[in-house]
Amino acid sequence: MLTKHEEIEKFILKGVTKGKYKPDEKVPSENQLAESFSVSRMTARKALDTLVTKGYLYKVKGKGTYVKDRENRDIIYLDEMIGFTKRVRRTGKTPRTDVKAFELIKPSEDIAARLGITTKDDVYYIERIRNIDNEPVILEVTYMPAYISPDLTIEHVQKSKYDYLRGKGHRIEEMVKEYIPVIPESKVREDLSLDKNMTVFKIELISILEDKSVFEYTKLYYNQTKYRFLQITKNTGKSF
Amino acid sequence: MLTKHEEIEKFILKGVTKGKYKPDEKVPSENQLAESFSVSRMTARKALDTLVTKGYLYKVKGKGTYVKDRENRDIIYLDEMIGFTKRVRRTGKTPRTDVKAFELIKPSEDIAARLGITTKDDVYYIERIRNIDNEPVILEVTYMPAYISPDLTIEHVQKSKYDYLRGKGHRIEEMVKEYIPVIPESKVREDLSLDKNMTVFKIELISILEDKSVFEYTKLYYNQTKYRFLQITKNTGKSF
DNA sequence: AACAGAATCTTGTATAGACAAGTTAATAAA
DNA sequence: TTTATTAACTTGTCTATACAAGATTCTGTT
Repeated sequence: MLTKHEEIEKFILKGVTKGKYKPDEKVPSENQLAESFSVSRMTARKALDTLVTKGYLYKVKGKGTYVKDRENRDIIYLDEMIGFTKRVRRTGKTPRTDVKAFELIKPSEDIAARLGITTKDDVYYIERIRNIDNEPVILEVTYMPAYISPDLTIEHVQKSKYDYLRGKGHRIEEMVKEYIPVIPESKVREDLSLDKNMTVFKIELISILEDKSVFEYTKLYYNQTKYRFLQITKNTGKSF
Repeated sequence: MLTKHEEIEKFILKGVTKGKYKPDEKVPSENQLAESFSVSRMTARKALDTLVTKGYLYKVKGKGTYVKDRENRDIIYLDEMIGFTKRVRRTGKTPRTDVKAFELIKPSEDIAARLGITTKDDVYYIERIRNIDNEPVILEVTYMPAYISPDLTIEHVQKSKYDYLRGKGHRIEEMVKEYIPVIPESKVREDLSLDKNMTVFKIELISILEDKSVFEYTKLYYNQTKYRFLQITKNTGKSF
């Protein structure tokens, strides 16, 4: 037995998947749903809110509730080590990087531990927003020990961190990534202009150099309605 | 400027992260919060519901709201091809597999397309719940073309699909996986005894044999409060 | 025709209450 | 003492209302 808001949720979801409501088109307003289902506005609202959380709808205050465009998502291959710019260009779209922060700070205990340094060492704090066709899709928050990159400038960061690293004669030996679905805090939400309670795909990574020192600790927030994350594993004979 | 329910959310979250409320302990009830913050119960409730969605709390009807134990999560390495049973045993815990469904069905168009067969071909439909120490942690839904595995029995499925496959002289050549954070439908939620609106980590995979035929299409739902998903990438010299 | 203001939509937040249903603890009856 | 009942507490669903604030449309004035 479904509750009333589940009933409405099912109705709207059906309309979205069956194509009755098309991407970036409006679904019925909260008041319209309340009337046609003979429920209070709050009950209709709960149904829509759930579908926003699930990533099917988005709301615009004063305007209405719209269907999220889940088609045309770009694909990210987890094993492919390719930079953002190159990957976007490959799809024929236009990439842009906005550097939102570039500062020298003292790290917190947590950050220092991850970087293998002390809280008295200097750390670059870098925030970048990656855009595709002027739309923000990835927020990147990076901590880099300053002793490895003493002459790092904002110009380097506007381009590629890894190009800079190569220029210094360094080489990343290993990357450890963790994949975490999270509901982001308001800062992330604003930077990626996401709806409240929308799940994002967070990747936390640590890059390690040849001498086992940590080059960076980076948190990446992907707008998951813009991306699909694939992994192709070939059988090397070890298992299965 | 935070709203009232955000204020309460912040208060509780602080209590959880600072250790004021410990794993599997109760946080204040909705009515208690409503009174101490001078808000209505619904506002206090909204704060708790958000923290349930974010994976910090869980609710038990009639009892209360509790702190979710996020420590002691097992680690899954994305590149490691190891079976569930072996992986659990390695941690000293006890694995168990419950076969919830084992049927011969005709596939839907979508499933048939993924398996590279027609809707008239027979398909095994298999549902398994993987338990660690009697706690359900993974739900697995598998579709397998019957022509590849004509003599498959429930006994095979209670053990390992891949052992069976090896016994038939077959070999999985390639696996294509997609990683998707989703808020699960009620069936998944019940099987994994998850809270409403809790995000789960879904993995959709297709296993391909040497002759390019599709051996299986499987959907895996991981209780993400029980797992961490890591990937370690060594630099092979191709990129970075 | 152009502009300003009002009316009317929309979503966002919050209230105060009601009843259902599951759990626990206190109470009364055997 | 044991058992059965009741009361009190919890979360779950839902109502009807109010006001705020953003977006749009209509309307009357200039």
